[in-house]
Amino acid sequence: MTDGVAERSRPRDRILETAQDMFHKHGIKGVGVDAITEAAGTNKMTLYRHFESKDDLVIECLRATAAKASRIWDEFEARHPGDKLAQLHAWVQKASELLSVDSRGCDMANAAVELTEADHPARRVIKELKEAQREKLVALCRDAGIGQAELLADTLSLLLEGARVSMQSVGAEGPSAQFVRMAESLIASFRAR
Amino acid sequence: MTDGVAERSRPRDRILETAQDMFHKHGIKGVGVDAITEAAGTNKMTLYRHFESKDDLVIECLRATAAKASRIWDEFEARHPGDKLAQLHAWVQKASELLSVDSRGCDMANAAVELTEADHPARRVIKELKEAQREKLVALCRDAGIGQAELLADTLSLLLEGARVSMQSVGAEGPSAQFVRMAESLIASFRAR
DNA sequence: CTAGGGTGTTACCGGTCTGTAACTTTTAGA
DNA sequence: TCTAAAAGTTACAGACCGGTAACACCCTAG
Repeated sequence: MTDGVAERSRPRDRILETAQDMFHKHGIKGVGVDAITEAAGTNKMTLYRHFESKDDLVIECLRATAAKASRIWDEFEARHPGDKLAQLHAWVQKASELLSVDSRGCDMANAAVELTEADHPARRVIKELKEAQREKLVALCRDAGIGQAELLADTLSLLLEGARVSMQSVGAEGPSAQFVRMAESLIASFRAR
Repeated sequence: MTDGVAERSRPRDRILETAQDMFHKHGIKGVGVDAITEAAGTNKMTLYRHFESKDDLVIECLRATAAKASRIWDEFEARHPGDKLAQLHAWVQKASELLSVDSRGCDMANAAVELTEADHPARRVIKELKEAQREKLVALCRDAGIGQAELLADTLSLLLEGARVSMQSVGAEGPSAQFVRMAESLIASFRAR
């Protein structure tokens, strides 16, 4: 029973990719290391040779997810070089695609919900990564010539965060279905000020 | 080691109240039935005489939480009888209080994040309760004389949902700090249309 | 006073979890 | 080809989990 993920790469990469996928689908506490290694076509000992602990694996998964997200921002720049406003619209578009394709929301937000201990090692990583994303969106809004860039960026952030969690409780036909309309009219109204 | 919750009520009530509190603070998968019954000053057998299973207890907790939230809506009506617009502002005010007092977000949304199995018995309850809350907010917006009541209600919903989950990943100084400003200017702009 | 329901106590079941030890097999590089 | 590192295998420890059985207790309604 070979698994679909990463047919023949190195065990560490397979584990990381499989863990990302399974944590995303079933939650962190909803999947054990045995299940991960089996799905990755390897075994528990190999996992613990590459990662100090399950928490360490979780952190590496979050970093990998953030790195993927970061690559999407590079796409925006590549597709609309210099045109920051077009990149902002691309961000909205990409966000809506995310909402229509996947219903399990943001891995970092979900992890923050699951890992309730205040001193959990993953929490500071989550905060760092989320703050970095915020900075990016603020910069994009500012460079797009919007006056209250921070406020627009934060509003868009909350809308998307809300949409991604709302999907998980009421589904895609709920409030999140209006995300694009909300975001675009927000941008328009901020530009008009 | 007596617990602070509900000194001497009936065991079922103590369990329900304690479970609500502990599920809220530590998550559903983060607390076991033994810990709940011990904190409630009773034992596991008594819990299972009143609740079919842990899942059943979770569902009852969610219903109880929703009932508490429902009582807040009665307060709005009592404090601003007939004045739906004032009640809408009161909703914003109450939401911001929630954000400043508690950093663990919405129990239903958190449960939806934690309970990933598509057929988990709690999921349909979560959906029902969330949809009922949505209906209430839509009705409030409509009765307050706002044209696109559904869109405003959904936007406010997503903003609050986003703020409550954002607090859990980046804290109260993040985007959620601007919630009131966002909500109020949204209401203003919808009223101006 | 007595009967019975609600409650408390203890022990247990089978399962799952993270993490490790000891050993064998495979793989890749010089 | 030889060697050394990486990976696989098996077994296990120790803890926790949800849930149940059997039995003792207490408190109140009749």
